[in-house]
Amino acid sequence: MMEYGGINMRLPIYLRIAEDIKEKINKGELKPGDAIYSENALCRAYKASRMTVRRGLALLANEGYIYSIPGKGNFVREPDNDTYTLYYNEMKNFINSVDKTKLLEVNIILPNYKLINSLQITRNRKVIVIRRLFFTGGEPVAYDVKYLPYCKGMPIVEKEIRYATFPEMVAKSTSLFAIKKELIIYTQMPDEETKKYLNIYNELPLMVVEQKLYNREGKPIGMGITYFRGDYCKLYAESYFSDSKICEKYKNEAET
Amino acid sequence: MMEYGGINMRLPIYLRIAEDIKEKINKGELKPGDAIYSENALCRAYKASRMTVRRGLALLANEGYIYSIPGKGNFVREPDNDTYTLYYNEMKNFINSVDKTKLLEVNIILPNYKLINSLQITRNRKVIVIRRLFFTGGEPVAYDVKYLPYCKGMPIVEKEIRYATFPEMVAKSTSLFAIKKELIIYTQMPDEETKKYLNIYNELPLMVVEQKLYNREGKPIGMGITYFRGDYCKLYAESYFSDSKICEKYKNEAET
DNA sequence: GAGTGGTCTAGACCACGGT
DNA sequence: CCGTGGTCTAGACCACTCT
Repeated sequence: MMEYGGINMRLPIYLRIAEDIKEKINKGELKPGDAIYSENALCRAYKASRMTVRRGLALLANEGYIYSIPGKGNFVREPDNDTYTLYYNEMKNFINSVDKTKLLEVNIILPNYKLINSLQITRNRKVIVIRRLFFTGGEPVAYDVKYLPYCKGMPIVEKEIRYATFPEMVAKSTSLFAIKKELIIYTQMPDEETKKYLNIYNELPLMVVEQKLYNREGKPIGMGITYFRGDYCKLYAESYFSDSKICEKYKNEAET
Repeated sequence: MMEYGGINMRLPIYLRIAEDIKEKINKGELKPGDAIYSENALCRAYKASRMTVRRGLALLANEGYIYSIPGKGNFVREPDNDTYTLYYNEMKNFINSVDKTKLLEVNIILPNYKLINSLQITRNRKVIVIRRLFFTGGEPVAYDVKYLPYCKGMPIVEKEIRYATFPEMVAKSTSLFAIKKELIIYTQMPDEETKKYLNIYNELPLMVVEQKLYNREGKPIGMGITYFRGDYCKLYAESYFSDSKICEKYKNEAET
């Protein structure tokens, strides 16, 4: 029984082109650096217009499979092995969700030297400090500190702060789309204060996540550190397959 | 001095359309859930053909700014706040690069119960074990164990293994494009054996990274655990801006 | 039925690369 | 020079939604 007329029949031409080439790359028939058939050649091969062919190639380019050099052709790209998609939310990780928080402090302070540097502000610019404890099932699981350069309309109302993640805190003053975020993740032993907050009596390490937020112009608009009890924090990341989601719709149709 | 005729003049129409809408979203003029002008309306507004307008919208869709519902329109998407791009390479992290490795063991074994489960193999399928130490400036910084279901052509030659990262190890049997990778990141205290390997005499936690590799069909083709000395491992992640790289070319031209 | 997005065509002109 | 990719047009037909 031939596959012909099965899945690929009702697949739009541009997807068919993209899938065919992708398969050749995945199978190793096309290797990094190799040239793809020219767009005109693909037009003839698939009896398609050039716009349709280019749409298929654009898909592959977006997914990182190929790149193009004007005047020369399309080529298979070297795969990026070191890039993953990490899912991080200070309230919710791979093994744990925060169900209660406790506000330790909300304050407006003048920044110390480290903060001035880190937030790139002047020494008389006021800063909001928010210190919280996160709980799961009654147990403290993380100690969290955030610093935000004070602007009018900033959240200093307790209700607004309690369950807000960092991006949510700044959402009132900037569109979330316009925010650039950075994470630095490391581990260390807790100091005495943190041990007390997190009920740590034995040798238990911390997972530390530093988060920095920048606006569209690259100016820092907030920084925070979350100290997780090591036994309550697992992070999950995966290599991204931006691809093939589009095709599922058609595959499902074909299966029925 | 007006900006008119500056940057945007030589910008391709589809990019101009995309940038204009993106700016409206970033400024908050368009909020998540809001409808964009219809494609035909944009055609009239920009005196452009529909294919050109759709190309601009496709850009925004790829960058996660908008989505479309056939028969209804294009809408601003809710931004994804919990997704980051993580850069991970067992030999090279934010603060440290491995400059020497030591092979502790290369062996072919029969899997124990945990491996059978984790690699989804039968009990008589042989498995390659590779145990290594990573060094920086003469100091041991990580203890690394990998398991690969044995296939013909697998790397059991010492030279091939010494400096290979996990993806590189399986690259001979599968195209790197076709590999799906998963990471689980957590922290724990070292056991006695690991302490010895990593020269740990005081209270120093480990950063542990479990890595699993899958082929295109979802079958596991390898798993590994890397135990980093906590003081030699920082991971870095950032929110992705898939956007605006395309525009830089034009911006640079405009500046000169 | 009018409007929307999804797919596709058959041309066009341009800048660029290699001969 | 010819072939390549990059941009763009002015149409077309379809499936869908809403009224």
